[in-house]
Amino acid sequence: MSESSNKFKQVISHAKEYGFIFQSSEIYDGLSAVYDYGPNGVELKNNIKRFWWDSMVRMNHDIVGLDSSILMHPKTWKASGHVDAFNDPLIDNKDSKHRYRADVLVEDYVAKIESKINKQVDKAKSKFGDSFDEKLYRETNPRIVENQQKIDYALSAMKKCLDDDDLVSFKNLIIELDIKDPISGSKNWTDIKQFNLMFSTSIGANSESSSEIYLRPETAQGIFVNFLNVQKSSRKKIPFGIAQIGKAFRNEIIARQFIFRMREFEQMEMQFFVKPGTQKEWYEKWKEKRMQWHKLMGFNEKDYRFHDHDKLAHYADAACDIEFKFPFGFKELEGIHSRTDFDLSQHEKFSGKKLRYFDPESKETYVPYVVETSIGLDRMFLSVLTASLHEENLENDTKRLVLKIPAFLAPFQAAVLPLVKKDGLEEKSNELYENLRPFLNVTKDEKDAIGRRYRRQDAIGTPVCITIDHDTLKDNSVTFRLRDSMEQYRVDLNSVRDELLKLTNFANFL
RNA sequence: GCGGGAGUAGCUCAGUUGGUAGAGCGUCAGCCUUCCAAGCUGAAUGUCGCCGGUUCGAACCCGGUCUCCCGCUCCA
Repeated sequence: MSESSNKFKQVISHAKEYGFIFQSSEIYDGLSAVYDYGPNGVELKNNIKRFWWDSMVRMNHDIVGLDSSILMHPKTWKASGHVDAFNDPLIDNKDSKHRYRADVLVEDYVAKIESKINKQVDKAKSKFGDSFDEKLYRETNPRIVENQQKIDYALSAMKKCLDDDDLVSFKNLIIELDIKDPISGSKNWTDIKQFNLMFSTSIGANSESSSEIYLRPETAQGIFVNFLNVQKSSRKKIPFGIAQIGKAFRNEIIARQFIFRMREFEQMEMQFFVKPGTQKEWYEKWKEKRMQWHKLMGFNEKDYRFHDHDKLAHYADAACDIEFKFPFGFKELEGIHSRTDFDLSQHEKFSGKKLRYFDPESKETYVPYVVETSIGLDRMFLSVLTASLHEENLENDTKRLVLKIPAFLAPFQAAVLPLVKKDGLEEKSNELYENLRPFLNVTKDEKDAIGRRYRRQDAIGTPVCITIDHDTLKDNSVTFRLRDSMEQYRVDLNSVRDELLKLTNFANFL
């Protein structure tokens, strides 16, 4: 068992034991790749959301918020390309146990024949020199004609299968074309299955009149279809952004690695609308800004890196990921994409409505370009948990499990603890607790020895413990005990709140 | 989806050739009153993942199934 895999297991069991994450429907054996957030988990998750929202919306005058619905008009997903792109015909080879996209197998078959033709053409070209008529050669050479016919047949037959949704004929085509598994060379194929990555449901109680709709596979489209509503009502001028936090759903074929890839997940994303031609500049700007944001949390900077995409999605002219070093390797945490005007143009096409902006400076009307930053909230949560969890060996030969979560993200900002449960210390402690509650998320604990209580708070990441002792009754001062350093110092009771805000308010970290 | 591993208390795990379940930690109640978890007393907690089969008898053997981890695969 590797060290990182142990670390991952430790994170998972810590998350359960201390009420951060539970498997969904656990008493029914759970539901695959769906998880629930427990009492401490929901606090941390809400704090992450607030941290993101405040840094994006509150602290940027040119970004406004939106909360669009999960259910959207079915045409949305035709326009966005999801209906086509999220439907893959998949086939397994029974001998090699490998799975392929059936359409890719046919495309590879076609590419192979094409390269054969091209080789032959190149050969002839070098043989005949300048007098060579490539077009004529291609049209008359019997071997090339035959191969070209094969290609045309394969592509048109596949298109018909896909258009008709006829997976049986599709499989027969693969057998007819004599396509072999590139690894094993085997022709022992399973039936083709259609995998739809989008969850569907229906609107209307009457099943006859109901129409099929999808749970959104991404939140972005809710922003695009509302572009003009938001722009006009908020009177924003380009460049400006729209931010949104919300759930999205993907029926992943395999969804694993704890909360890294879930079927129901939450995204925090911002679409920044810019003048065409300026997208590159904004893309670079957001790339840097977003990386800076991650570094605000104070974790190891080496655990973050950019991964620029070589292969771009059809809508993008630039794209990169911010990757985090999870226990199972560097993986995508956030994506920054320059989406061009693809989405808005598509929605113009499908809706028949203009989605344009009149630029008062240049007096031009245009479809804005979009730079997107999109972060997986659950992944972010996992990265915080992973980076925070430490097992320390103390001098007195004991171990300490501590979650070094940034103070502004911790489930509780402070715990109020009476040193002992008598002599009025508990009452004094409760008094402070009640005074702090309206301003900060604080907890209290009076059970067991003080050291044990410190460790309990360490395990859930509480950055400050405030201890009320006998001196408190005499001189009105308390002990601040810090989670990370275990350092202690006295603070006057009257300045406890200010002192706590200084230590835990996220504004102090910007 | 394939292959490998696993599933026993909240957590980590033990459980002999099949004879109706244990430990440590944690939790709870009380004592003690002590600034970094292991002081004392007591208590609760399990259809041994689930279903079926074999057997007089199954945590243990067999079959199925669910879930999790790893690898492959996939990944807007």
